[in-house]
Amino acid sequence: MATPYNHREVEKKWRKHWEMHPVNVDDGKKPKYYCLDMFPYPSGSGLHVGHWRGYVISDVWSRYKMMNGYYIIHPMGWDAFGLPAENYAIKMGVHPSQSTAENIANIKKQMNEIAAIYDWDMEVNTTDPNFYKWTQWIFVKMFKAGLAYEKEMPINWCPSCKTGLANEEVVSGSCERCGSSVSKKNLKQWMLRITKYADRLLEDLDKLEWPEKVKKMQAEWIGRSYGAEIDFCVEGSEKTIRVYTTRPDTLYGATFMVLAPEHELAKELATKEQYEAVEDYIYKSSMKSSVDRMQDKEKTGVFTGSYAVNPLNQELIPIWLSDYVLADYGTGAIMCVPAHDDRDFAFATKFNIPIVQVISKDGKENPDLSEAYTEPGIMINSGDWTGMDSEEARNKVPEMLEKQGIGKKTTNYKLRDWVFSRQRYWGEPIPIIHCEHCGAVPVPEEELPLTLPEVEKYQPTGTGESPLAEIHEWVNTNCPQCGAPAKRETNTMPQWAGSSWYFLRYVDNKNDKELISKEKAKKYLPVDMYIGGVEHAVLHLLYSRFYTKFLNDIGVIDFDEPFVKLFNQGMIGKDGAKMSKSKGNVVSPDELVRDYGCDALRMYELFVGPPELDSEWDDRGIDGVYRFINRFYNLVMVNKDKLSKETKETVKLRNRMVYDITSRLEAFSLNTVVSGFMEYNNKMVDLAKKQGIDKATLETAIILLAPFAPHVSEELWQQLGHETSVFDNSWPTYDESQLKDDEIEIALQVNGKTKGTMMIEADATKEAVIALAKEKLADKLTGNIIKEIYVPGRIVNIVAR
RNA sequence: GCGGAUAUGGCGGAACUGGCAGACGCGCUAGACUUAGGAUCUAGUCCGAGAGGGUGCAGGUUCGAUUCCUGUUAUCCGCACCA
Repeated sequence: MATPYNHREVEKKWRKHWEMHPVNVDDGKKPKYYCLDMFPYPSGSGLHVGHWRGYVISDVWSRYKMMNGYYIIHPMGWDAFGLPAENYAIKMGVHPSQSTAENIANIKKQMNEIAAIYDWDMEVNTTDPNFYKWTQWIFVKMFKAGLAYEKEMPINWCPSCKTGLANEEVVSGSCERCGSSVSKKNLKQWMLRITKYADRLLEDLDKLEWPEKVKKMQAEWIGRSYGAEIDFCVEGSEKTIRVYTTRPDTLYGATFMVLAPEHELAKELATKEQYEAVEDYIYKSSMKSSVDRMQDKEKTGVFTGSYAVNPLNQELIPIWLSDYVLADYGTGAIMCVPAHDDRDFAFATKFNIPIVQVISKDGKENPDLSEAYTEPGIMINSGDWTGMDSEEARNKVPEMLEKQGIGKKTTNYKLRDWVFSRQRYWGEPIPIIHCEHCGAVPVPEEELPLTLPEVEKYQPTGTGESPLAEIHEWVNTNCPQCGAPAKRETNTMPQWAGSSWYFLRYVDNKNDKELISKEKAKKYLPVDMYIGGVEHAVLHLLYSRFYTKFLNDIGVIDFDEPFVKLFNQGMIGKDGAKMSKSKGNVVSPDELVRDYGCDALRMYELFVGPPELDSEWDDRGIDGVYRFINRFYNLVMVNKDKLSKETKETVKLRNRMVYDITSRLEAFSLNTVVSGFMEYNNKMVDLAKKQGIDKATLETAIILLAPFAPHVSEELWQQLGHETSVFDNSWPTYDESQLKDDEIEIALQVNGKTKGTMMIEADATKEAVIALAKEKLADKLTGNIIKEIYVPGRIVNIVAR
């Protein structure tokens, strides 16, 4: 018996060695492969085994690619500005710069325990002025390009975080961060015109090798729809109301109209009799929280007393107000066709408004319409269009309206411009100076970075102003354009500002002349594989695509999609819940590394389940991979001095092992790669006992294992007498002809029920196999044989009756 | 409400284009070695004594279904009046 594997000593030894002799080096000749992790925000609670999982997946993939001849860009950094970091600092009663630095130091230490091939020379930190100089520079460029603008409008306001939020940060009416119910607040805000990129952001999704789920979420978030705007005259008035509809074909069936309560004409349209009711309704809906407004499915509304004229048949239709119409989508007003829209149907039913059918499946009116008919069909009750296909009408109507000057074809999006300012301290200052004469003037590019001033009191004010507003010596400055006294913008950028482009900076993180040099951008980017959780499906991932497209437009980079491939790893939970400090179910990797070793934890992180699915953590399971590592270590150590020659069996086993491990790895089925190692280890142990094992087989196993368990692999490689690193090997290949056996076992079935097995020659003919099968099955066959089926290498099935 | 994912032993999970369901591991049982064992090794482990039955449930296609089709239930995720 050999001495048992001592993971502590061995891992320490190789950690030290790799520091002096890195395994991933750029020789200028190898092609690059950029494998990126979503960088963490430096949380105070450190990493748990769930974080580890993603980092292990990316490191295994990186090392595998490295052994396939690539130079790997595998950097790590810190998303250190923003609410979580600031809230943590407030809780701890320290300055965010201090807690951030401490947390980074702590997490970095934990990260080193993963033994990933991170290149710390590339490290970035979004709170470093040399980094956020470029975050601000991008903002200035966007301002100059007309993509950043100021606007006063009701925005999403989180009363607990005391700041405005982007639409993307509001989840079902609540703050994405803290879960508080979001209200509306009128604030002057900096906005980014992401809507200008809506079409490209939508259409370029096709280019990406991303999970369909994420692409779909982005497409739905952008929410493009085609339709028409149509003008309706108001009876007895000069006013017209413009509505947006995706179903202009149903115009003949419009029997009423609804405006959002916030519509600018809402009050004006109220007649004397209805005025009080209208005012009351408007007030009540303004008091409703966005959550209530979303959850109230029961339709409410009020009649204004006014009528609009249907432009096609000149019929008068009542104008109502209802909060099921959104003020900020389309024109804030809709024409309602109860016969062909579920919501209109519900409203009309409740308020006794006539329902006129204009489309039906068979061209006949449905005598008892119990729900809206929303499918295409044949036009009825529609004047000249009667009998026409509704899809055809849908296209033709807008053209006709356009000719008459009462409407036009339009496209609408659910995507809104990005509310970009935050009333908080811990963020990049927005580099704008407000001048009485010149308006908003950007800080000159050569004066960037505009550093965040040190302050004593950085807590949010809640007034809608940033804490920076209190620092008068910082706020008061001169206009860069005319020199007159002027004031700095005091809002800061959202957390997403730095993370929208950080991946560009890693490869040129010390460049003080450019965000990234042209050469390096060309050489190292874009990102080939991006690995992280699915929680950023529309936030970070949409913003990054937007930034990338903008930087492409202004010539900084020559590609317009940042991440070629995306992989979302599943979450690790414990006791049926997401790991969190408050639930007390956090499993720390630190003790596991100490007790079982880094290699064992790496492999167990993969072994818990398919990488793309959520998994439940069970501490006990790690014993399995720990035992495997010890057994494999023993196998090599026991046999290394008594190696035997290759045999038919070992050659077969070796080739199969390479084939199996490689194909599972390529399929990203990392959990089955680990079980594959265990299977082949068991087979090697058996074989070694029976007939001995050869050097090449052991070496191949060690090389295959290296990306997963780098320390023990490196150690065993050395134990077999090598002086170079195991990672200097290229990935093993296999010989196709060695994958097949001469003799194979097949299953025997009668009427589809398995009755046993038999051995046959691999190249036996169907006739021979069936003859043999009948012989074997003789006592089980009754009745007439109807059919004989032979699936080569699999089964024989005799159908008898 | 709409859309998507998932459902397999006591547990985590395998099963390629339909072809021996339960690989691999945890746990458990028995044994060996031990002063001892929560170390290690060996054997066993879907249910059932057996015929046989088994992949959430009910059907269907097929010689044959975890895999394909129809319906249905549960859990999770996303969207949520976008006209």
